[in-house]
Amino acid sequence: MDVPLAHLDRPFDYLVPASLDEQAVPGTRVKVRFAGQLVDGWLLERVASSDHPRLAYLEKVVSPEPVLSPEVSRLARAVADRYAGSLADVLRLAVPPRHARVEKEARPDGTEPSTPPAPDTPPAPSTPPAPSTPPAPDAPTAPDAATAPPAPIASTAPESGAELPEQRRRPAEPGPDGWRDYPAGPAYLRALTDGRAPRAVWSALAGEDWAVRYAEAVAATVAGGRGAVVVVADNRDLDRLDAAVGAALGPGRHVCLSAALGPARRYRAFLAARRGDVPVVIGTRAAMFAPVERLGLVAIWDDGDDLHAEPRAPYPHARDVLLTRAQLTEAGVLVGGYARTAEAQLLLETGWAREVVADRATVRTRTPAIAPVGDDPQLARDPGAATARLPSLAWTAAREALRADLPVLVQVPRRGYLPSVSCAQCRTPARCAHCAGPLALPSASAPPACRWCGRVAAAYACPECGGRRLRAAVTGARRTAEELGRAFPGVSVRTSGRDEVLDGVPGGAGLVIATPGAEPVAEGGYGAVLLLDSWALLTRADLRAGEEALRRWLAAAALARPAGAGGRVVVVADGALAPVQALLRWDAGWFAARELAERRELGFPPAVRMASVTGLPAAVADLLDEARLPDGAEVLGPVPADGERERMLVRVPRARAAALAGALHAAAGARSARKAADPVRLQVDPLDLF
DNA sequence: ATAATAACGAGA
DNA sequence: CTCGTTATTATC
Repeated sequence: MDVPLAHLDRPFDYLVPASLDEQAVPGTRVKVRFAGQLVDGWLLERVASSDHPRLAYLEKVVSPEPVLSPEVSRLARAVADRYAGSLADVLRLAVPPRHARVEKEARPDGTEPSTPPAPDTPPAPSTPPAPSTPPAPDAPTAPDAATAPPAPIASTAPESGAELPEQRRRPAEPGPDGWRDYPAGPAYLRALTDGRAPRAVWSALAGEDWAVRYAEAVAATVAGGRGAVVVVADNRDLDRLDAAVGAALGPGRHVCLSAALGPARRYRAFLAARRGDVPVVIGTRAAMFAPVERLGLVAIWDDGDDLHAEPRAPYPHARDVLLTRAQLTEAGVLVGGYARTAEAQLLLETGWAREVVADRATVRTRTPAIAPVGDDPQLARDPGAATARLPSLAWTAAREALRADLPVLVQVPRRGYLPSVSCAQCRTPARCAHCAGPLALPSASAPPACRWCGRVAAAYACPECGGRRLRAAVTGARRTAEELGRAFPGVSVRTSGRDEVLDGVPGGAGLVIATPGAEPVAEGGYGAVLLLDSWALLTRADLRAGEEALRRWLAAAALARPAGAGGRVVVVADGALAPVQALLRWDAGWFAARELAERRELGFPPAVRMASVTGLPAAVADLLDEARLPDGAEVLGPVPADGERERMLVRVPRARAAALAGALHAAAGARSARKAADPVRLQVDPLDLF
């Protein structure tokens, strides 16, 4: 039933009139009389009988096209359960709006769905009614995978680290060469082709052509007679993947699916997948629910990008939807990036997925020379440099690269990050002693207060160094571009940012100023990459500040030439900080393990499951009052949200995650049943916790 | 929204 | 105790 009310989030049974018997197949959109009015609905299943005493008849089958596949139907229910949401909400995300003209377009085999003239007998009560599947409660979702059997990547004999690059390039066995840089890679592809369900967390080498590697994994899956779904963060990544997959599979074997296509093209791509015309769907998060037959691989690139989080209720994250999907369909998994999220690390540490990484020797040959330079304004500035923003080492690296006729990339963070509060002396982020939430300064004079539980930390002392003074970081970044242009007169300067994103730049000398995520690829690689104003990234009031900083640095640094070919990276940040250390060593796994350990200690996701409840104070209190929260649930807050609204956080151990979502959804149902006026927003695993 | 059903209260 | 009226709640 396509109604937003939480207490109606269950199947309803209807009789199918004989006249609709042919068309009324599972997966079709239907219209039914409900509470006196016509509402849209989904035909989930046809069964022979119903417990309900007095059934109404199906009013209409909107279209005979069974747009909702059984697999996606089950997936949507599992996602709704995981995120304390309604099936209808998930289906709105999973099935694009119908486009009648596109639906009528000739199908490849020329068959138009026809409705044979059904004998219009008055529908007898014995006509098969259509009760739908009872919801399967607490289906284990992938990340809660304590119960999931590990599906090991086929065993690999680690290949000799002494192999020379020349030997590695030679295809000693069938399969794409690129994966041979990762000892477990070839076996992983083989498992995909063999119809198994290998699950990999992949850490890409610097300079790696990730799109081609993904295309190879997709091709390996297709070679074994199965399909694949690949999700990337934005359309720039999608274009790149599109080209690579097209080259690997040949024409007409895949479609792109993204919201940017517009309704008609989006529905056309969706139908091509649903009808089985293509085995592969790639796209942005709109593609995470794409119906693909005999799914053999779900893949996501750069799962730390916040674009993977769906902004519409129930706010599912593409990574978690895909992992749930893999779990339900026994498909293989590829979670890859230059960086690694704590969530991906958890998959490894629970044994749910296996690591695909290069050995250290290979990492060293591929990585540019990376050096930190302190960002203390008093130190490390070159008084002679044309810009005060550019430490001398960075300036030197840029100048030398330009002199060698190589392009230089400068990454500057966007402005607008909420600064959090850190120790003025040692810069350790200030945390609440009670719940470890972030401290903030409500005003210049007021004492710091926790953004989660609201407690005031009157006499704050830094646990690291005992310092009592706090500082907030504010960085203006845009000016850097102009300053750099002046610093290197005569050199072409391009910018790539929110308004205009460059895909690539030529190989010669030139300056490219880019915001994170908009860095163009340079032909042959950059001679130097400068990562500026890291302070703004690292002091963001965000649980993931360190992870996010490293993710952006690695993405930019990956575009530099290897050290052996003159590639250099200068990061303006304290070399002792963990994200900086991870960058210097090109070791995303080390950082992710550290990050996950820290979150375990502090009780942060993904080590625990969190949910937020947002709304007017009375409504939030009402919902939490109604909810039968599982044992061990910890309620934090309230903290002010926007306007009159406030936000509470509920924290439970991962083992209680399903119970928490169930309790919150049930409470929302109880409220909607009694027509509680003020809405509350439920978010499970919200990306921003502060 | 609206129809059922439960709850309630006044008058016989 | 019954009937008529009004809250409540489920909606196939």
